[in-house]
Amino acid sequence: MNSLPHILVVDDHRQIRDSVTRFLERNGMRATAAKDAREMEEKLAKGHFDLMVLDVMMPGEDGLSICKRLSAEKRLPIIMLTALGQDQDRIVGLEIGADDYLPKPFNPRELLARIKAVLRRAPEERLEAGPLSGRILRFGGLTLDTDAHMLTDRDGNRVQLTTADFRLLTVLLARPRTVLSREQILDLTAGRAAGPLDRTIDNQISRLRRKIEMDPLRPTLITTVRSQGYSLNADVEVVE
Amino acid sequence: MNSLPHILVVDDHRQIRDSVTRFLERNGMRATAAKDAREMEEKLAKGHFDLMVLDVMMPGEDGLSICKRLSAEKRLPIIMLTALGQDQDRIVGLEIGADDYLPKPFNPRELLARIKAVLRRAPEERLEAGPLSGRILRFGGLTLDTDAHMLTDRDGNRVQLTTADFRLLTVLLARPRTVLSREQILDLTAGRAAGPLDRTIDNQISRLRRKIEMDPLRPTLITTVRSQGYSLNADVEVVE
DNA sequence: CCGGGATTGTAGCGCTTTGTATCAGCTACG
DNA sequence: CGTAGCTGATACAAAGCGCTACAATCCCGG
Repeated sequence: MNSLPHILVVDDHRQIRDSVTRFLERNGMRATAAKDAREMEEKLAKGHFDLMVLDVMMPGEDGLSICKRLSAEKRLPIIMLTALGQDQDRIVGLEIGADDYLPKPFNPRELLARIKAVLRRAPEERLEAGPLSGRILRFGGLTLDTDAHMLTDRDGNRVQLTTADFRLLTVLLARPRTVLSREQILDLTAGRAAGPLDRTIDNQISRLRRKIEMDPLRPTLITTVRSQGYSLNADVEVVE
Repeated sequence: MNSLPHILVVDDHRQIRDSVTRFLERNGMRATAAKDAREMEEKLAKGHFDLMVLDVMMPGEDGLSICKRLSAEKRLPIIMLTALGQDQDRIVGLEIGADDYLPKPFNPRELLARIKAVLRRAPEERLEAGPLSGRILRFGGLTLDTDAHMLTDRDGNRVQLTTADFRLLTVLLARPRTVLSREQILDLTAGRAAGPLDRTIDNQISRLRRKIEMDPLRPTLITTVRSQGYSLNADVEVVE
């Protein structure tokens, strides 16, 4: 994080929005407000945010729904606000993908402390789908043109990737040297959950290996971690 | 044998310790208990943990102090428990380096949800992403390519290691000339606790020796320390 | 709207890897 | 020497995974 952390505050109550953003700004953060889902999307599309504070009860698309949707695709930490102080609701908020939860009425200083806590454990910014697009990446001797979905191998041969190949590779490249479970990969590439006997990812990996491994029978780039998942074993360099 | 997240529960009340660990274990986690700071240090030194649940009010060194100390050096997510429900104390807990906070009395399900939320944010940094990854190591005349999981012996012969071989070897290489108990090794390689008649590690060692010892019948690299465990007898040099 | 090729999901076989049981040998210690 | 506790090795069964074949689906030009 080069500059101040940028927080997006989404709440339909003008007074809360304003007081929260002002409080955050007085305490070393940058804050932007949005009054509903539509405005939130607008701001999200325009700028970069490090964390979102989201009210559960809102007209239009409500907080829980937004949270579920966002935590599936984006990688933006979310803290939920709600008037419901019951355990049940708090649990739902967390299980749905929020990173933390704060019942109203809350002490602004506690919100600040929780924001800091979440930011502290937010992984350092990695290459994501966004920053990755339109770039040329080099890894393990191969070069990937993310615009053309085209791969160039060590000998300069060009390999055409299918969309599935490409998405899988992108997901792996965004998290080098990290073991990703099949469930995780399926979620990130296809956006769906795995069935009990789902071998889809095994298959995709197998197909991708045939295209990028020097010896597909003894893979080194994409290694299998038994009963855990797969991981990309290479350093990724952004060329352009 | 999925490697479950391992939680360390530190609380001086026996009843809370027991009920929490039991609850976590019934819900897909592995839990270990410690009754004070000393016992905590002991467990931390021996095994791998993904998260710690820490009581604030304890005799001896109290939770806040422990938390402050640990969050400075280690990178272990911490959730604090406390009987104080006041805002002030909650803030102190978070600002001091805890990743979350839960006032007693708490709903176990909420603790579980919060643990999951914190774990989701915490990138799993096990061996894969450890300091040894992406390196070439030399020890006792052998060379290990940690990317390819490939070993080259004195004569240049290449030996393919299975993932279990590799993880075991990595654990040993990270702590050369140190006696590791079977329990410790099992925790570090597979992330699980040993059963009473567990000979898994004996077996793994036996298999690994066949691949790396010059004379597997008279092992010199990996030596047995009777009724203690095993140790790697070589200097490890990072080549690249 | 249709047809054909490319791509992607599903099923299943068979190999490899790994955990458990068991036995036999070894060591320490009387 | 004899015994008890460890350890090493072998055998076996279960689980995980790679790969092939095939079915379903997508894509795109006509």
